Amino acid sequence: MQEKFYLTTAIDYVNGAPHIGHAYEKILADVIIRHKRQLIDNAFMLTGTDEHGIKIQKTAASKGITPKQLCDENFSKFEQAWKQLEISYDKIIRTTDEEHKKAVKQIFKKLYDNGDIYKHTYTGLYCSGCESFLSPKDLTPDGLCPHHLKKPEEITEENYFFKLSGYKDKLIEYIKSHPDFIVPSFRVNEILNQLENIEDISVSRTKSSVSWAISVPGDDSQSIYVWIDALSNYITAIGYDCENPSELFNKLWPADVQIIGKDIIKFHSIYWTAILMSLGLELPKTILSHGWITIDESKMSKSIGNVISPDTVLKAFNLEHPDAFRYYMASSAQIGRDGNYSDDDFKEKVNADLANNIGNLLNRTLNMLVKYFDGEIKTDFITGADSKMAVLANNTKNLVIEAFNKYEIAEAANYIVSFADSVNKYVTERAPWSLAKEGKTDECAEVLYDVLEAMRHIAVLIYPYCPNIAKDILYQLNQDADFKYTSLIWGGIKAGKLTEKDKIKPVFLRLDSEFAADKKKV
RNA sequence: CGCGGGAUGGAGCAGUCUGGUAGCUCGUCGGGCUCAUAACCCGAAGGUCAUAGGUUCAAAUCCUAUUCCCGCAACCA
Repeated sequence: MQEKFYLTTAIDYVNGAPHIGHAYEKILADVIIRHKRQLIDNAFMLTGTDEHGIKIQKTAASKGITPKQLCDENFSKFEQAWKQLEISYDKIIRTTDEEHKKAVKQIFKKLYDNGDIYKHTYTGLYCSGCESFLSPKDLTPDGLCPHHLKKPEEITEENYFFKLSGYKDKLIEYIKSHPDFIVPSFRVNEILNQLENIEDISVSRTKSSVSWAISVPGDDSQSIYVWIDALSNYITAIGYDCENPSELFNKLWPADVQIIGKDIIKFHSIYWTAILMSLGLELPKTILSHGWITIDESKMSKSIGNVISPDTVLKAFNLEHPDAFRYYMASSAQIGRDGNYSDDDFKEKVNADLANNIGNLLNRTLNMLVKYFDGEIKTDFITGADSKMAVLANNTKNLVIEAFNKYEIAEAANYIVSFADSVNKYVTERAPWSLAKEGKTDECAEVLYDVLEAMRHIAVLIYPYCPNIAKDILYQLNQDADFKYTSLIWGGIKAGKLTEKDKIKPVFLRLDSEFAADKKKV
């Protein structure tokens, strides 16, 4: 068994409020880390916010507040959203944290001392509207900036550059020899293509153009640009220090998986990887890139006005916990491909899987246990590990672990739901209500025990997606809230009083059901 | 000819590598059950597997051409 697991997410740019796309990534990350914690003790999840740069400087100025105030304001929105979604990160880093800034300077200096950062004067076409340099191929046929339709000026600026070109061959070699490095694999070719034409990247801006940034050590006229500032968070957050790294760093690095959006694969698989090589650090095992969430099949964008926040969804359906939303986000799209959000899909998916399939299964079984056995399990009800359900439960557990190892989060959820599906069929097949009527009490009891144990397994397996529902299932089964995989041994439910009529209630109500509607009125 | 992915019943997808009765989820319709959250179970309808050729005893699957969609190349999570 692995002894540690270190997961990172992209850090979010706090120029605005979190939306469903930010939430998607954090949910995927949280589902993975919760699963790992079921297996090992030392699983660590890092998330954070990216807080420097010209855009924040500008937005703050337009609001008449300081950049720091803007960051604080938006940071707390992200923090709040993650709390609402029950994202169980171990640490949230802000790039404005003092320790981070200090470590970034140190990293910059080390790269410089290694000879990988050099000063270079270059001349480019600068658009004052974009506040950035444009490449000639970006321009309109008339030579204008496509966004501002202004003629860019030719400007000469002196900046620091990182010698990315020097790592080209090593990067190609590494990517080719490590098939698990870039997931999904269909991105590998894209990256290799990009590497063919790789050039050195500028890693600083003049202080006069970007002041809201970390200064280049020993050169206050220059600000460290996003690459070294933001990407370094993955190591600074856990105490990286060039001379004397923390115990935590030594324990956790290299990262086991770094989860990012498909837009920033290049920066992680090329820029970040090269920086790590220069620092002489090990490389992350996997860079996992996910797709976008579209809304009703169209891209989320401010101009279309279809940007929705996770809070909107939770409120719209009057959800008391985030489980349904988490489940939908994590299970409806394959990682790497774009997913879609629509109210109808959401309702359909969670009703089918969480209410009809899993929730109802628990409900019908507990009711029978009360009706036929006064809610009590007797010793001779308990079935062995050779029972059909026990075997199926064990197979499902193995499939789920395998799927998670390949970061196939949606598939893992499917295995769990299919298991519940089989259990529902089993109930119909054995018809415990008929057995009870025919006086076949023992057989009836065994069937119910099989189903209840299956339910206990389902609770543990579904926990990473739906922690609240999982807890409720175990509660109604009168079991301790133990979600470790070590608890997945057949026979966990012992003899004794399990439940009574008043304790039984649906763990997840169908959305738009009469019940749910009643609840809304309260 | 820049590189790559895709086109499968109403919707979303698997199957294509290793040719051989076209499968899953949701929806629709019919039936069953009555323990349960209008739930659960069974069955049915619905597809010439983008188009046109080719290879083969046999093609969704292999080959060629064409059409359409998408990703990357470009600091959108």
